[in-house]
Amino acid sequence: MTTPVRSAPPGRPRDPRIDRAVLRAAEELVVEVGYADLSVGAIAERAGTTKPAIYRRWPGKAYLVHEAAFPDTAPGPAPDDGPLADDVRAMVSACRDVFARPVARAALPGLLAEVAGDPVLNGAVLARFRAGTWGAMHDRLTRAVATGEARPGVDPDVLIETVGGATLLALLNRPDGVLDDAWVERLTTLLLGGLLPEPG
Amino acid sequence: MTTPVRSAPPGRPRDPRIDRAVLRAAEELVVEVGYADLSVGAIAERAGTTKPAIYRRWPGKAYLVHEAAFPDTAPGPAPDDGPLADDVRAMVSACRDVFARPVARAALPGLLAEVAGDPVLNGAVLARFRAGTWGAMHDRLTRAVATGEARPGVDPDVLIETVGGATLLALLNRPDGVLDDAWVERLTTLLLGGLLPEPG
Amino acid sequence: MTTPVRSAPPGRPRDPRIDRAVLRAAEELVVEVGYADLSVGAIAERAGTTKPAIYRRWPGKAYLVHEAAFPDTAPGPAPDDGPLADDVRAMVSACRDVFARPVARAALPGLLAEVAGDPVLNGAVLARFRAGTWGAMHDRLTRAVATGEARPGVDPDVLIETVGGATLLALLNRPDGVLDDAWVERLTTLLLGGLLPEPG
Amino acid sequence: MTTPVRSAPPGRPRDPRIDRAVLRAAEELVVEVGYADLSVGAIAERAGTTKPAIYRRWPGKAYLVHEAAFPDTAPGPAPDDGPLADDVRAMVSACRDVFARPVARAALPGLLAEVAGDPVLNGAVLARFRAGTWGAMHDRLTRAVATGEARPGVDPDVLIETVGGATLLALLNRPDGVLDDAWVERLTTLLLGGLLPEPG
DNA sequence: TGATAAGCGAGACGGTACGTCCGGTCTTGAG
DNA sequence: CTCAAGACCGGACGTACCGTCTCGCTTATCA
Repeated sequence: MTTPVRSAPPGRPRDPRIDRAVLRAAEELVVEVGYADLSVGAIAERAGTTKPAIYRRWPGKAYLVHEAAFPDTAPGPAPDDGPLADDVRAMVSACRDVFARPVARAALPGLLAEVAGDPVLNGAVLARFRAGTWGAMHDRLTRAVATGEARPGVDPDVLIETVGGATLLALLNRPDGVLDDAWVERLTTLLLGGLLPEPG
Repeated sequence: MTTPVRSAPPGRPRDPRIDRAVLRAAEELVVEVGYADLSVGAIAERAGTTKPAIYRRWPGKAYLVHEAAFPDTAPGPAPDDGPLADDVRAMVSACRDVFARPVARAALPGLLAEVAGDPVLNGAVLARFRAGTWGAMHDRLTRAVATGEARPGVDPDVLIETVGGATLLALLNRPDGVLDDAWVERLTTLLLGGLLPEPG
Repeated sequence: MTTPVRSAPPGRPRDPRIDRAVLRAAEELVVEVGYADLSVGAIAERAGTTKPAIYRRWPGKAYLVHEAAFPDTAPGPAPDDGPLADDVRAMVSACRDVFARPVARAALPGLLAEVAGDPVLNGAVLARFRAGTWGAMHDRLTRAVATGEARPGVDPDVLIETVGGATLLALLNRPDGVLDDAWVERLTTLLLGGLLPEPG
Repeated sequence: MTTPVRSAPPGRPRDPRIDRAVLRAAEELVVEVGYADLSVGAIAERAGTTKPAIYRRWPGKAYLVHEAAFPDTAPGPAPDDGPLADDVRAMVSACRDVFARPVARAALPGLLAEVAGDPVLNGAVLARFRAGTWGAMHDRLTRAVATGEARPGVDPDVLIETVGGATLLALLNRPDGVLDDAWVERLTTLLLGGLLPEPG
């Protein structure tokens, strides 16, 4: 009996070296020239291949860049234990680290623009983020609310959006793109304790 | 003593009807086709004028669209009195209202992408926002911190970035672009009281 | 020995329908609006294509129009036999016919202006004319001089320039552009008197 | 009683130095850059004045250039006596001299192109030429036909067109623009052979 | 082993949109 | 009514780039 394993598709298989070379070239180039001035032709040239070879693999610049800028990575240490405050601080810091990488700083704004108009791309990007730190954090927050470690009524999604959005805008506001630990501390404090002074 | 009279500049004055027609056309078209598929030529045609007339007035599509999508408006009622909680809720609501307008939803993602790579445009956009509700809110928060109405150590800029960023990402995450009052309430509560339950 | 086979050039081949549509559109439009008011964009629109498709085929308006106005044609019946007088008359008449066509009347003045400043175009236009009636006539005259049928010392090039130039100016001088057979007869008579050897 | 003499027009009179400076600038520039690349703005700048001052004086580039390239000149010695052969040779030579001047070589082709589409300009140019050598030659030829010095039936206009056209095309054919005396002799001989009545 | 099918480099194509040049006009303020 | 200064409007330009296509070849699976 033959195995139900999907057999190889007919025809010549793709050269995996091209995949790697293109992703690497895209990563380099988006940092050098920015998302808007990044052209598929230039990526092909840098990667030592041709435009059709790229378009066979990705539907367009956005799909390629989002994979190059946010490659599938190990989800990092699950922030599963310790006090909630430490976990939130770690989440803010991780988000800052991810968004502040040069390739992310270069790619994100343009990527967001394309995501807004392309539901398919939107789903791909969200899936990529959910598979990383955000997914783990969502679970952590949900549990925290259930156990009373966090104030009841807090929506994990709102918190995640808030952390991500604040980081994004903070980076856009600072031309040098530096978000130091003091900034992390300020945002964490605000999120944990709120704006109002504690009563009593 | 120099005369405060501003004499008319030399040369033929601009036709103000063109300014208005172009802004109006840009506003309509960005909603109809989206920022990426918006072309200066199409705006010119819709406005009944030509591309050079537009390039004389704005350096490029982004400068034009940011003015069309966020026109100079009356700064709104100064949120000067009342409890801080109400003022923050009003600020969140106002930010939601501004960003959720169809023209803003259509323009913002593309605009952010261009802002990230153009410091001049960045300054222009920030100035436009600071002249509106954000400026007033900044003052309000600064005073609140000084009087002890808000927790000491809170940075007004961080709060503003947080509100703006959270709104932005929330809109991007929801294809229908609907942010109801319950969402406003959830975000306001988080910002006012924080994530952690009150001690004691 | 090199293979005489001409392999297909690399890349996507041109769509020959575009060549035909553009030439046809140029021919029509130059008659309708004149050479000066003829724009490449208008030709492209009439032909149902775009400007780059035209610029890929011709370096500019002049090259396109000269091909549209004077397409490669069968070289006509060789004026090889018969009395020289008849052949000269036929040549004058043919020149009149070629230049008096509406498309030629519309295109020639502007074309001459550009030819004067562009040696490459100059060569292209001359080659086109030499491949037609003028080339055959040149040979005919050269032989006539050699056999004594024409006065010795006559320069075939001078005669051809003279016929062409006289026709050109005659057309420019007559707003209706009508050069009747009487005009052909007058010019032929003038030229023949000098061309034929004097009877003993 | 006031004199019926037309009094000076109201308002500030035109500055005649501007007329001269503009004509001179146009003459220089058309030689330097050619008719097609000649812009009214550049003429104004070179002349030390402005475009409106030029447009007040001439309806357009063509009118200005034709005056700059072919200024009103003394009609030259009337070719009234001497053998017809000498007069024709002088006419050919004079035509060559006029057309071969650098400014004429630069201006003529472009001028012809505009003349072809503008009856008013056409009349202006023709009048300018008729006032010069061509007018005198026309009279000379008419008399010659009447007295039998020239072959009966010769049309003076055809001869003039022939000389002008042959010269024009000869210049266009020669990139260096040199028409030497041998060329004059060849053309004259060709024309005279047909023009003179056959002896005996 | 040969047929089938897809990938590959090379490179040109069709077409959208760009940003600019310049011709001709208009306004202001002075003469 | 002219002048200088200068900006304005709009037609047309020639180009850059995107995404696709054609070609001749290579590399694999399947019959």
